[in-house]
Amino acid sequence: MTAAAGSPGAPQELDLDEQIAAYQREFPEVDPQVEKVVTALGRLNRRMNVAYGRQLVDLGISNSEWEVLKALVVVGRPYRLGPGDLAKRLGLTPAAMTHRIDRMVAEGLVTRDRDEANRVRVIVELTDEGREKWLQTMRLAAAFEDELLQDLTPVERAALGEILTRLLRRVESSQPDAGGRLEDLD
Amino acid sequence: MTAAAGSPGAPQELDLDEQIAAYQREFPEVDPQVEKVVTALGRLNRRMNVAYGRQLVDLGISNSEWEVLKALVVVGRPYRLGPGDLAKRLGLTPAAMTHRIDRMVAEGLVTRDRDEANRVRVIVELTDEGREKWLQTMRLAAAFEDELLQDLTPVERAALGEILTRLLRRVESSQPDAGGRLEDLD
DNA sequence: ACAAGAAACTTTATCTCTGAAGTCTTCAGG
DNA sequence: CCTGAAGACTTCAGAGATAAAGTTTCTTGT
Repeated sequence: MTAAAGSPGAPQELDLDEQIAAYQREFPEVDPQVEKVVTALGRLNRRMNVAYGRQLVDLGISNSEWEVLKALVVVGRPYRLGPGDLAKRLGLTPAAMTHRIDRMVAEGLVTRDRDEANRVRVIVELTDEGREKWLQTMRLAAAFEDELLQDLTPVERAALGEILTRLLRRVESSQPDAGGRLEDLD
Repeated sequence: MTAAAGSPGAPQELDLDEQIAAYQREFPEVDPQVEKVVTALGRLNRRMNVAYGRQLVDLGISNSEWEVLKALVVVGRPYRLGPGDLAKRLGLTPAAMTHRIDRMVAEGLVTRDRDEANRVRVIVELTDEGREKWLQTMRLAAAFEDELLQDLTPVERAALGEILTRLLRRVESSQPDAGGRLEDLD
């Protein structure tokens, strides 16, 4: 196993500090402190989604379906929203919502009915089974999150929450949802 | 425009605190402080990706392509990596990398050649044009990031960086890349 | 009333990613 | 030297997303 030219043995993923160092080397104007925060945020998020994804597999639903469940639960009883509204909240096109709902109806997580008061509209409603699934995901997610933050002191947690909230307010105000959908990931 | 049954006028997206309140209502066991941190993290990330995405459109490349450029630049000169290695770093299947590289070669951002020392391997190398693109994206990204963090005092920035790093270390150690690819988004 | 116009979903075509199968190269024995 | 096994990439079929066009159902001006 000589590994002649290409790359040696274990190139996997760079350590955070190494990556910051690389950025400084390739783009000296960068502020390392800023870059560190931003990079850590991105990586953290990715890892968290991996963790959620694994738990969801165990429960037999996909990340996409989880998003829909969350949106419906958050609006509260009677857990109803239209496809267009859901699409907007999840940052998808209405077309994608149509298909997602198709699948979720087939699995019994939600129902889809025409709104008889205004037949242009459609109402997607969480079923008891869907709500139960959400509760299960919530229990797992909360356990993971508690573990993730266990190293932080209460003071640190509060500070972190406050700072993140402030950052969020800044982006949300400079990006007033204007365009409509929130593109990209989640 | 009376809006009879369904939903009133502007359901768009819930405010952060409202969403936390909704979680507490629907799942009382949840720790609001934890949930606030986690939710803010997720939203922040989404917004940042939206912002990056817009800048990338202006520069005429996609988010996917940007990821590849970043990976190549981070390894340093001569900016070379194999498709499999790239796939691992970006959390994609090798198949997806093949297609991505196809596109990027066609656009002149990278080259793809067989490694003559070990003809099983393929070498993807950044072109000057690709490097230039990366520099442009970096300038825009850095400007956005500086603006995002402008409200924070130097002390806060340092604290934020330190805390996030700590969290990241925790997840990365409990998720040792083991399975191989890092599923999901980015 | 009636026709033009707007709204809210759905359908269709195309693109990108995943998972599995396939191809080509290198290495280790016999 | 030849054969089997392993490794690295590519190809192929299927799932899910986007964009644009299409349907159906209100709404509004005359």
